[in-house]
Amino acid sequence: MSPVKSEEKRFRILEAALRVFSDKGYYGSSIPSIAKEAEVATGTIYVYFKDKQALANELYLYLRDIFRQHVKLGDDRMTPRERFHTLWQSYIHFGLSHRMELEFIEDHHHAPYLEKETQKAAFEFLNDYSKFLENLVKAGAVKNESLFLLLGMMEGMALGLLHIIWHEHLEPTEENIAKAEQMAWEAIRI
Amino acid sequence: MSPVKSEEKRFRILEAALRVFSDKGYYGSSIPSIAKEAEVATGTIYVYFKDKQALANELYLYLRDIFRQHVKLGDDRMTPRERFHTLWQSYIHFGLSHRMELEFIEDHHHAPYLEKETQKAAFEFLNDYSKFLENLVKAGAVKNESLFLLLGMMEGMALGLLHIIWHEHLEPTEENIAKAEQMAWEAIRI
DNA sequence: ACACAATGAATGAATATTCATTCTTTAAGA
DNA sequence: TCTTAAAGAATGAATATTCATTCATTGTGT
Repeated sequence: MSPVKSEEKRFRILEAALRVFSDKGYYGSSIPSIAKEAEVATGTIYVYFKDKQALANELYLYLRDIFRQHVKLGDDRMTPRERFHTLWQSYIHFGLSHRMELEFIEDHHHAPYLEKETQKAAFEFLNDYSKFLENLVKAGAVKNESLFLLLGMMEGMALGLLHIIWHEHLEPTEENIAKAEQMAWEAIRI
Repeated sequence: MSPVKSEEKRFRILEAALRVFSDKGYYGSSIPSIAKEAEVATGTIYVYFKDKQALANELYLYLRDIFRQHVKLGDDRMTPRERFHTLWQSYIHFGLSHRMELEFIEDHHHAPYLEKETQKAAFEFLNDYSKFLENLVKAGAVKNESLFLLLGMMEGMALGLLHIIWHEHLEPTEENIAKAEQMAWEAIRI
C-alpha cells in the first residue's frame, strides 16, 4: 500500500546518532548533523523518532541490547573463577570492539534526558550483575560483602582498564587483559 | 560595583559554572544561565573570561588545584600500606565532599575544548600517581606491572566505589570505605 | 574627573521542530 | 497485465527559539 518504514533506516539513524553523540555529547549534537551523518533529510529523523530526547532514549535501549548480547555471565556449571573469567573477558572485549557503545551506555545510565521507563532498563543491568555476584558469594568464592560494593569495584576495574587502553597508555594485549583480570579477582575473592 | 576586578567575583563565576556544567555538560550550559547562577550580568562573564572555552579551561585548572590540595600522596617515611591508605582515604573523602569537582575533572581530562596547555596539566596528575606507584613497586609491596595498569585499576576502583555511593546504592560509612580500600589493596599488592 | 568594572539589550548565527509538498510503494479494478 | 489512486515515507525550507558574543551606556571607587 505504501512505502514501508525500513528498520534498516531506523538503525542507520541510531548508528549515526551514536557517532555524533560520542563526539559531542547530547547537547552538542544537532539533529541536522545527525541527519547528515545518517544521509537522510532532517525531517526523516522525526518520522522515526518523536524528538531528540526519544532518539537518545531509543539509542540507549538499542545499545543496552547489543551490550547484553556480548557480555556473558556464564552459568553455574562453571567454577566461580571460570564464571568471573567469562564475564571479565567478554566485558573487556566488548569495550575494545564497541568503545562508543560502552561509553554511551556508561555516560547515560543517569542522564537527565532519559525517561523513567528507560532508567528502569538501566536497573536490569544491576540485577543481572547482582545475581551473578550473589552466586559467587554463595559458593564461598567471593567476599561476603554488599553486592553493590562488589559490583562497583568490579565494574570500576573493568572501566579503569578500558580507559587506560582507550587513551593509549596501555596495549590491549591478552597478557595485559589477563593480568588485570587476576588483579580484579584478587580484589573480590575470599 | 567597584572599578577593580575582584578575585571573589571571578571565583563566584567559576563556582557557578561548575554547578551549571555539572548539571548539563559543556554544550548544554549557556553563558546566560551561568551568569544567572553567579548573579552577575551576562557581559560580566566576558570581563573575567575571554570566552566560554576559556572559562572551561580555567575552571579545569582551578579544580585541579583544589584536588591537589585535598588528595594526599604521603611520603616515603610511611610503609607502603600506610601510603596507600593515605591516598585512598583522601581520594574517597574528596569525592564525597566535592562530587561535582571530581566529576568535572574526570569528565574533562580529554575534552576536545580544553586547550593543549590545559591538557598538559592533566598529565601532571598521571605523573604524581606514577611516582607514587613506582615507590610502592620498588619497595616490593605492589605487583611489578605497568604503572599505567596499576593506576587504571586503582583509580577505577576508587571511582567505582564513589559511583555506587553517589547513586545511593551504598552508604558512605567508614566501614564500607575501609572494606573497599582493603579490596583495592589486595588487587595491587604482591 | 577619570578609569574601568558592570550592565543587559541587541546582534547574528545556530538550533530543534514543523509542515506543505513531493516521491514511492502497493494493490484494486479493468 | 496495465492503470491509477490511496497511504504514508521523505524531503528541506520555514519558523520560533536559544545561543555566544558584543557594545553603548551606566555606575563606582579613587
